[in-house]
Amino acid sequence: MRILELHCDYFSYKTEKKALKSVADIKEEEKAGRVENVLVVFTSIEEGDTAEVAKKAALEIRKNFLEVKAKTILLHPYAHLSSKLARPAEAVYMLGELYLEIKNFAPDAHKSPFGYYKSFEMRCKGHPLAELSKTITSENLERTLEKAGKDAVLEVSLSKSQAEADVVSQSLATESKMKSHFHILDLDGKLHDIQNFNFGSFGGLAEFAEYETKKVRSYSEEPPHIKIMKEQALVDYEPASDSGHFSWRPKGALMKKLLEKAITDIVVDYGAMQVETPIMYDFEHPALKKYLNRFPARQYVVKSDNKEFFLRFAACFGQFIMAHSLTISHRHLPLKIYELTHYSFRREQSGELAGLKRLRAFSMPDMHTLCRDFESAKNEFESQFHKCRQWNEDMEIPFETAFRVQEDFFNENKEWYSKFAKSLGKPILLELFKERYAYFITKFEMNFIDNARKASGLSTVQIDVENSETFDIAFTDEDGKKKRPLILHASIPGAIERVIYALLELNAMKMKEGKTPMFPVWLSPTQIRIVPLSEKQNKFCEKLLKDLKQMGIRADFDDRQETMQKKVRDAEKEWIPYVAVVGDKEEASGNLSVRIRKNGNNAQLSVSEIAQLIKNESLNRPFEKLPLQDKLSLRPIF
RNA sequence: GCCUCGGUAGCUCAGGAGUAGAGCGUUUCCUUGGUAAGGAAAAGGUCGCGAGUGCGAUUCUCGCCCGGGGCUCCA
Repeated sequence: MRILELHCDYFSYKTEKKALKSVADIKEEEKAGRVENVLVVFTSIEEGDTAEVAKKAALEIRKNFLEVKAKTILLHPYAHLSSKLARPAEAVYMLGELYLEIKNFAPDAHKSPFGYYKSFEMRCKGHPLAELSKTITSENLERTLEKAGKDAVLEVSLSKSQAEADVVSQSLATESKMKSHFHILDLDGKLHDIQNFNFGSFGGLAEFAEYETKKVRSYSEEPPHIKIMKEQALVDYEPASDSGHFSWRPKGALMKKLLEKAITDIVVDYGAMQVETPIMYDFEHPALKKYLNRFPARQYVVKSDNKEFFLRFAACFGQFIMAHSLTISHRHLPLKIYELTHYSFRREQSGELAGLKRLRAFSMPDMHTLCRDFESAKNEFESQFHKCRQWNEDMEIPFETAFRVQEDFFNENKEWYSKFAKSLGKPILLELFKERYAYFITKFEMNFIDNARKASGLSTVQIDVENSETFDIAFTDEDGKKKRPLILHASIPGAIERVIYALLELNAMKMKEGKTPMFPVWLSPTQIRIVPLSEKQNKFCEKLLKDLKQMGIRADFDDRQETMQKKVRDAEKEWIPYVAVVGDKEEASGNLSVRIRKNGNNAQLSVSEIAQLIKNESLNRPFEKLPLQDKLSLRPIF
């Protein structure tokens, strides 16, 4: 990468015409610009430049930026600094990376369009540091870093710059926050300032509102679900992979599969077409390029021959491209397309990862609904809101709801919004933003609040007003004309891993309150464990095991050389909902002595009675076999 | 990504410039039991990885990797 930095009194530019056919069109307001007291960074991306190079370049730029005390930065793509330029797609990506890095310390930095001929006018300052040029490659990267480490003077100046940069970025962050306003929407549809609202019995909402607006953590502890996920041998970190990628043990994999099946059943019953689309996409695809600009998540990049692909962060692309190729009549609408993404990939900043709460690879049930008009979109949005609510209530996951809306849209639909709080029977957090900063005009999330009082979004539905245009998705209306549908993005449960995180955090809360932790019976890996009193009952127990399995129950048999007390204890530690102790009496009568976790009672039940009990508790829920040895003596320890 | 704290047996953790510690778990043997731990013995370690300073480093210094917390961000 080659950069030329000029500290200018002013710099103004105007795009003339495309230099490259493949570049996306840009908006009118992006075509020209003028900035004052600016560090202009002319940049050429060269073959072989990596994200590391961009980071290093950003460090250099930061140093100069703070030294010359410029007010802002303009990143100006400029091909003429190098004779071995990177391919355009690569350059766009690298410039994006560099821009993101620069934004970290200069939040209001600008960039001029890539791939256009631009005329420009400027006045460069005359001080000694006003003109600097640098070549940054992965070869000299290590050397420069090494030098930086040994050069104490440079270190001091860097840490000082860091402090200054932090002050700058903090104040700017506060400023950008001011662009949206938080309110409480009460049951009567009235808006309140958060400060003046009497939360009364709605303590969860108060916590959530504080989390969203103040960003101050009341206390900080390791999220308890991390300990539980290991203890219960559900899932664990995998240091051999990238951060945020987990290794699922049989029990965790089973729970995940059951949740996925459950939500897929719901969505398919709801009328969605289930599809499967690729996990990686071409950076150069014109529609995707546009979309990427509107969803600035960090991506994984995969190389194949000379092409670069990014790993999907949702199922949007595959479904939108599919929708583009469909012939759709207004009679087909609303049209739902659904995929469970295995996986969605987001290269989150390493510091943002936390147990199962936030991952770099996660599974998301992603549904898109094409709607004819706003009226239909609103109806669908409402109906999907209730699906989400139903799901969380069935899972017994408490949630706080946030709506985010563009101000004009809210003002036109006040009545409609007030219905949501009313139907929930509790007020909701409402964020109003002046300008649409993403593809959606409105959305809601249902947020779970964990033991550290931190919120994370589960269910979400958004109304997308942009992508049917971007992806050229159209339907034929009654009048025979092609029209653009509105698109709802919905994830009813949110990420599956996050659902498990919520379930584990909820159980941690139960334990804090001295209650017995447990999973719903339909999700419990072992639903019933058979514990013999002695080896004499082994044969009878094996028959029980076989019978229960045949009835569609996940049963296992503790045939280890341990005392019955020890086996009961181990079953309790595994949160197994039913434990049947079998001795001579049971063998003679055929009735089992069943320890019931839910209420701590013991009951005498026949095999078919206990099977029925388990079936009733799993009603309308999917079933999967136990993916483990059914005899504990044969089971390895995780 | 930045700041900060941590990484010692399969797990949870103690220790600390001079032969590496406990409990649980594992293996073997004894024990055949009525609803949350029966007994004994044995095995088990490159003290996260790599450099540096020491006669000597698991211990001190630096770098890297992995994890927790904070900032930022989200499904």
